[in-house]
Amino acid sequence: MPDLLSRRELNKAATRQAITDAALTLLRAKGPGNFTVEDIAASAGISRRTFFNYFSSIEAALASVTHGFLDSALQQFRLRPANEPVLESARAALMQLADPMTVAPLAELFTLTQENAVLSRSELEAWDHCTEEIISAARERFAGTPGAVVDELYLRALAGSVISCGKAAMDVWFAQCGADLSPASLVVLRQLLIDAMGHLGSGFGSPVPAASPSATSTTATTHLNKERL
Amino acid sequence: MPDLLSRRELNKAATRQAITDAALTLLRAKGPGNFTVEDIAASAGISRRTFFNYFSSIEAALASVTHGFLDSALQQFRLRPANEPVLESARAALMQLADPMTVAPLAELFTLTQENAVLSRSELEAWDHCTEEIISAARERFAGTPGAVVDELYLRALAGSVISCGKAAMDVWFAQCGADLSPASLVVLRQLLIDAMGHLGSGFGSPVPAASPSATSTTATTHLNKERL
DNA sequence: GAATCAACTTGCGCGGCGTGCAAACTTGCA
DNA sequence: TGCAAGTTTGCACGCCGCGCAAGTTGATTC
Repeated sequence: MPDLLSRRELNKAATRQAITDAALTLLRAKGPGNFTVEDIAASAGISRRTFFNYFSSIEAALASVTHGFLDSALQQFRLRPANEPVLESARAALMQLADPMTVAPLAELFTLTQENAVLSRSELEAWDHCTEEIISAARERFAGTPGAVVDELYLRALAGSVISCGKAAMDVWFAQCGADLSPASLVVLRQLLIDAMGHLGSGFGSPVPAASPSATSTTATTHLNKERL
Repeated sequence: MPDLLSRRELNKAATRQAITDAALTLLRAKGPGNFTVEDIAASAGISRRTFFNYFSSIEAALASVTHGFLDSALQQFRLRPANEPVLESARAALMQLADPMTVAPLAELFTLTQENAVLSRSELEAWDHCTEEIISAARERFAGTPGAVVDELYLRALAGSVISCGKAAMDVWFAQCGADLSPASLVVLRQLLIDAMGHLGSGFGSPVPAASPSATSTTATTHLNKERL
C-alpha cells in the first residue's frame, strides 16, 4: 500500500493509455477501417483478448479521446457557482477548454474521423453521454433550491441544445480551420462558442436573416449574451 | 412499362418492408440482441446475403422506422412558407406528426429499445442525419433571399437545437406516458413539443418552474402527472 | 519470506457479422 | 425471342466480441 494509487491501478491506466495511443497511431498511419484489433493489441504489447477487457470495439477506444474532452468540460461545468445561469456556466466551461493542449487530440480525431460514418457513430454516442451527464449536473443544481419542482423537459431541452451548439461551433471551426491549432485559430473557436451560446441565449432571434447587410453575427450576439444575465 | 413504379421497384420496396417487419416482430418476441440476421432473413423469406443488400446491420434495419418518421418531419418542414421563422416551421412540422399513425411505430421502437445501448446508437445516427437534412433545408431557404451571407454557425446551432428539443420532448413523453397512444397522451406530446420550442425561442429564459406559476410548461407537465395514473 | 487470495492477462473456441465473388435467376426492352 | 441490366443466392473468408479456464502478477497476512 505505498501510494494512493496502487501498482494495479497504475498498470491499468498505463495499459489503457497504451491502447489508445496505439489505436491513434494506427489511425494516423493506415486510416480508419484499415486496421484490426489484433494490430492494436500487437502495437500496444498486449493480447487481443486484453484489448476487449478495456474497450468493446476500436471505435470505443478512439472515442475515449472525446470522452476525455467532454469529461473535463463537465468537470468545469460542475465547478461553476450554482446560482449562475446554466447557459453562462456552459459557456464558461467550454471557454476553459479552448486551449491547445485540451483541444489538440480532439481536433486530430475529428480530422481523421471526418467523412467516416462508422467512427462518427461512437463520437455521437460520446456527445450523447455528455448530454446525459449535463442533465444530471443541472438537475442536481436545481434540486438544491428548496421546494422546486424540476422541469424535466426544460432540463433535457436545455442540455441538449447546449451540447448541440457546442458541437455546431466545433463543426464550423473544423470546417474553417482544419487542424490548425494556432492561437489565432483558437480565438476563432472561442468566438464561435460564444456566438453559439449567444444564439441560444437570445432564442435565435435576429442574427442571420436575409437583408441585414453588416453584422456577421460575431459582434452582435456577444452583446446579447451579456444582456441575458 | 405499365406503371410509374416498375415491377423491380415494387419488389424491392416489398422486400425492404418485409425485412423491417420481420425485424420488428423478432424484436417484440425476443428482445434486443437476442436474434440474428439469419433469423430475420428466414422470417422475411430471403437469404442472409440479401438482407445485407438492403441493410448493413440489424440496427440499421430497425432504425429505418426512425428514419421514416424524421423524413416525414422534414417533408413537413419543407412545405412551410420560406418567410416563416425557422423555429415556427419546426414547431408546425413536428405538430403534424403528433398523430397516432405516425408516432406509433416510433413509440414502440423507443420502448423496445430503451435501456439498450447498442440499438440506441443507430437511433442517434438517425437523429443526426435528420439534423444534417434540416441544415440543408434551412440553408436553401436562406439562400433564396438574395445577397444574404448564410451564417453556417447559426444554421448548425439552430438545427441542432431544434432536433435536441424535439428529442427532449419525445424522451420526456416516453418517460411519462410509455407507449400510451391515446388522444390524451398525444395532446401531452404536442404540448411538450410546443413547450420545448417555446423554451428554445425564448432563450431558455424563465429558468425553471420553481416559484413562477406562469407559462405553458408548468401547466402542461403537471397535468401530465395527473393523466398518467 | 511463504502462503494466500484477489485482480488481471492470456489463449482457445465459438457463433455471429459484413462483404467480395461468381453463378443463377428476373425483369425491361428491342 | 433473345439480349442487357438488375437481383438474389450460396460460398468462403477474415474479423468481431465474449465466455471460459488456466496462467501470472500484485497486495495482504502471519
